[in-house]
Amino acid sequence: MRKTKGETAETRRRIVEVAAREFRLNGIQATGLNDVMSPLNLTQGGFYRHFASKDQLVAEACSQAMTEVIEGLTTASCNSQAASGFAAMVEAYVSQAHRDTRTGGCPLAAMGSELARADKQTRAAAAQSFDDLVDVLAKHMADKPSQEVRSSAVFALAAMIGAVTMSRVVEDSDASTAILEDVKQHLGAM
Amino acid sequence: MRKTKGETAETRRRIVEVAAREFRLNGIQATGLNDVMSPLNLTQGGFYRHFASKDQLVAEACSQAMTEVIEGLTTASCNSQAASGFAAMVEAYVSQAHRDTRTGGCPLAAMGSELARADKQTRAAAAQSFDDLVDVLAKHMADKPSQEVRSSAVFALAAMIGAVTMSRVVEDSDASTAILEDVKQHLGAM
DNA sequence: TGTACATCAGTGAACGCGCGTTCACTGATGTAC
DNA sequence: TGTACATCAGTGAACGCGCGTTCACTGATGTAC
Repeated sequence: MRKTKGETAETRRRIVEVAAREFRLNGIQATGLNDVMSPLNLTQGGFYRHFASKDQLVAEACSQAMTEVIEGLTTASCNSQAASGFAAMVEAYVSQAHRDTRTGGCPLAAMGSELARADKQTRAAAAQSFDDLVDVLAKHMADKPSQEVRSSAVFALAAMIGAVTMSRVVEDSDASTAILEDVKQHLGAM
Repeated sequence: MRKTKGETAETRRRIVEVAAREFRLNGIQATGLNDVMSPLNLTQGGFYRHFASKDQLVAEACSQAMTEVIEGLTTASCNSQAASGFAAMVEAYVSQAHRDTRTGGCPLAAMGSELARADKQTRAAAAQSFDDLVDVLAKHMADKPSQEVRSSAVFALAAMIGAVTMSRVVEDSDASTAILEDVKQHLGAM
């Protein structure tokens, strides 16, 4: 039954991929290891050939998802005709598309309150990703003193995360979209 | 074993009180009915004399907690020497005290991403509370056209919720406090 | 006001279920000679 | 290059545990007469 090194690496990659999707869709606690392994036609037992614990998977899946979010925003800022790279990123993040993509998007918005209770490694990974995302936003903002830019980027990101999280809580479609529009509009003025 | 009407009502009130505390501390999923009943020296079975399901308790505990948050902010704005009621509320919400009070504080920040996956009733209750809090913030803002005030209040609240949530994710105490300070500073200028 | 009876708050055990993790086992892969 | 053996990816069952919910039962409260 042993697999080649390449197959093993690929399996591990896929486990992280499915986990990143399921954790964002249903939350960390509500996602069991079987929910991650069975879509890959694997059994729970095999999980521990790749990871020491579920916590380790959570940390990796969160990091991986954040990397993809940052890549996606960078791409969005290049392909957009928005006033600035920052404005393009805000538009991409604070969007109905992001809100409605429950299997994808930003882990900080999809599972922020669960991450606040996660173990040390996961919280460290999430904090690092938060910082990385702040840096990317700051780099694409109009020129200001660098200290001020970073502070503005932290503020903007807090509003962006809050907006997407709350737009997902609010049932009514109009009210939900209004939250996104209000936040987008105010951040556009930065 | 039957209790008087008054005792029954008091028990019910206490269940909601403990639930509101535990849900905010450990999250909704991670809190079992026994975690709510045993601090009151009650057994799980008795729970269903007061509520039809755990979901119903979640909705009530969330509403109750939000009502207290709104009361607390209103009180804070009266007792503060801040420039405006709005500024006082921002200071009270985006604070280290709020961040560190894990058994209390705002449910939207403490369990926002879990509320996005909660049942219809809970999400409706959370959405209503979000709206109520927006209204309270808007009422205490400096004069602007009423449409603009509400939009600003939605933006501010998104940033406030995002700030407290992220400050709880970030492990490092300085970085965590910096998030709160950055957001407080930017909202102060509104 | 007193009595008979229905109600129901709370108990404690049980229901079926899924969780994260462990483990003996299988058999193909990787490696040392 | 060929062979013998160690490694280890994956299986499937089991571990102990806690979950939300149900239920028969107890006995004090509430109510109808």
